[in-house]
Amino acid sequence: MPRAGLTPAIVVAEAARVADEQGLDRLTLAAVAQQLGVSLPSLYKHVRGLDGLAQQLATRALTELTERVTDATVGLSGTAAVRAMASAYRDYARTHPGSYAATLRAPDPGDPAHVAAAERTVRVVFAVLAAYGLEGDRAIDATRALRSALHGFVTLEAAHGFGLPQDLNRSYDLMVDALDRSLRTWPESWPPTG
Amino acid sequence: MPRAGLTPAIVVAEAARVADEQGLDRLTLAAVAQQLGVSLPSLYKHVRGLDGLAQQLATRALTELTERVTDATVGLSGTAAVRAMASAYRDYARTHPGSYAATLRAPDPGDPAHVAAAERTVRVVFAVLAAYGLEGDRAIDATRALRSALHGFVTLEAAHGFGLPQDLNRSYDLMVDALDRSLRTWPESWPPTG
DNA sequence: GATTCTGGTTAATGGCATTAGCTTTGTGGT
DNA sequence: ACCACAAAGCTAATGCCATTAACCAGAATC
Repeated sequence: MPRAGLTPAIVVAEAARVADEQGLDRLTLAAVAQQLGVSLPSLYKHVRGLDGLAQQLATRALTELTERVTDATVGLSGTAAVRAMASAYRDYARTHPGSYAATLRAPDPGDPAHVAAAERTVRVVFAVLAAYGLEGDRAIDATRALRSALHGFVTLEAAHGFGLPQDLNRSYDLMVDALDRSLRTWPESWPPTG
Repeated sequence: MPRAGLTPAIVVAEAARVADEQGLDRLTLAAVAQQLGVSLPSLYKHVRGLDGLAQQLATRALTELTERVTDATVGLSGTAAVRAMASAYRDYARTHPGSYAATLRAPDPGDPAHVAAAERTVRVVFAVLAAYGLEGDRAIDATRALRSALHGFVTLEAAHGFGLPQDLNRSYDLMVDALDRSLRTWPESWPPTG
């Protein structure tokens, strides 16, 4: 019996392929094992069951997404940075729908790599927001709004949740434009004092 | 053997309970059957398998959500209407997380009730946007932005996706405020003509 | 070269979904 | 009232998937 030479990374990479091609809900140990030409229980030598696999996929995907966003925004600031970030974000979600969906999983405090990736993500967004003069709690609020909008759009797009046939690119551009305007007019304090 | 007196509506209602209490991913025919005190295959007399059940749950949930939003915004316009809508939306998602998640499923064109619910939803949002002078394609773009932001926020909240401990209510209020500002300054045409 | 660890195997168990086929209960027509 | 039939339940059978246990071969280490 020849060895297959698997590693956790290889298994997770294959899981990403399966999830991206068939959807995260169709990610199954059986499918991954078959793709790797190995029996299903063999995967347990590298991964803690289906749940552990999903967890590691989340880490991998978040790392990848953050990388793309970071690369896209480097050297930019303000409107250009927000546009580039939004574009990279949506692009990743569209090209890696399963991985992106895996990202949603709350970071496992026991997985340092996942926590690190999450922190890196926050750092990038904060860097972009700094150009708008947003810091501290204001930056946190703004980050949440920004992330909500981007995440909501790409999720709905992936789920074919936008019924009408109008151009989605245009809608996305307009939303990003609206976010930019919002950030420029972000309140100094809340609730408004006057 | 006494009859259980089930109907599709009863089965779907029980499915909503299960999904809301345990999460949509844990919605299972076995759980529903057990709750109803009936054998699993009996459900097939009322529902087209797990997939059909999820489909009907989607319809039910979307109808319910639209109802809440409609009731909340009736008689209001502009900022007040947007705030009320956002509040009702988030409230539904928080109190019925499983049902809300089911809502994501793309409307089945073969299910008139689902299509009707989706249309009603659009109508409500359009009515709110009309107060901002948004109509036609501009209303479609704005609806998508609005929906993306609300959906993204409540989804991330439900998934515990916001890592930091800062007040989520405040962040939501600020986001809704930002949406309101965006709608007031929505461009007349796109791309901007300089 | 013997030992030991590791990455693979097959076998067994259990949950869930689905289909088929049977039985009982209501109900409607006569 | 009675008979027939449709509808609503049931059990049994099948199959997929996840998980665990027990086993075996190959690689590395001493």
